[in-house]
Amino acid sequence: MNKPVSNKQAEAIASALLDWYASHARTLPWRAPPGRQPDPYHVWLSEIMLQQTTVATVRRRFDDFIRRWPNVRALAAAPLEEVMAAWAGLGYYARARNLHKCAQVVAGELGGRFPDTPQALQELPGIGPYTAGAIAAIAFGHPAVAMDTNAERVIARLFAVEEPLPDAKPRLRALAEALLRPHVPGDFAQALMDLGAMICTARKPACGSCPLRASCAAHAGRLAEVLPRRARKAARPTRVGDAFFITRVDSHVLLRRRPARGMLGGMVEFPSSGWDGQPAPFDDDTPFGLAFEQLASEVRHTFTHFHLCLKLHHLAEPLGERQAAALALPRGWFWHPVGDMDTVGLPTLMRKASTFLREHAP
DNA sequence: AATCCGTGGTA
DNA sequence: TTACCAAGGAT
Repeated sequence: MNKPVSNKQAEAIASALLDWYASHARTLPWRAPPGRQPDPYHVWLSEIMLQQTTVATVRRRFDDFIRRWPNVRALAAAPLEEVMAAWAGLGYYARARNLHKCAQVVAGELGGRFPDTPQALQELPGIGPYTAGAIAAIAFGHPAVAMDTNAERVIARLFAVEEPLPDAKPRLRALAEALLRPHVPGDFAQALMDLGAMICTARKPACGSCPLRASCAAHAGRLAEVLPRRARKAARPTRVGDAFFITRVDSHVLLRRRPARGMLGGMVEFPSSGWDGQPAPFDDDTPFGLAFEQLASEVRHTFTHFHLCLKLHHLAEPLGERQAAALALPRGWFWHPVGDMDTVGLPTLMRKASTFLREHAP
């Protein structure tokens, strides 16, 4: 059990944190210059992208979205398929579907303006407790904490919270709320993130450079390296599946869009079996009854909760145009130029597979 | 409440 | 190679 935070202690910690932030804040594309309010659309888009995704990755992709869709109305007006393609490679594709849905709600029902309270924000698709707090605090100056893994790590160490995550979440949030300075909630939220990203890192924290080390219980107890504790994660099994390159003599390949829900939901793929290693539709009856040859190379890819070994198959002879036209393509299947695979917006697993297509395409 | 959902970097 | 980790949310 942790002692409650005194006002004096909270003030000392918060002021040290905010002082440090004033001179060490990271400059990021979605942040406003000092003294200016950021665009809520930029804050929202960046926060969705940053969910479980590194700043380095989002840095490379954020500007593309802003250039292409400069405001929430533009994004709402875009076809979902284009948004999914633009999101390709970022992972957690439900984020892209919810991003588009959220844009439509904001642009439509809300007149193009984002709500400014955590409660209202959390009603929107893809916005949970963290993101709601972050947008409310950063974009609107609403007194809310943004409890991401950075904030949780910093707070857990500061107060030497031994309870493992995720059970400790409510306790950590309460401690953060006790430190929150209501006059600068946006700075407070971003200061915790920047400290967690640059000083109070998950591995090898730089306690010697930390503005909070005088107040840090973990530092005093030499516990910084081992906190926060986490429940152990389950081991990842390996699954197998099959993917098929169905090519046409004029250098087109057959692709299809996956169902909206589930793994890689809504994304484009090469026609594939299921991935459970069980006899799938294509294992005993290949697509359209065509004869395939298996490639020597396999694609290995790791998802959140399993490894996948994808076996690749190709036609010995590409289909003639007349043959191809005779195929009854199910809904969502389409021919695509082999030379244009980069613009389809393939998820990474299929992008890896596509590198082997070149060797077997006409 | 426990599980599902991507990807890239790092030790 | 494996395991862990990163500005989490939905069901």
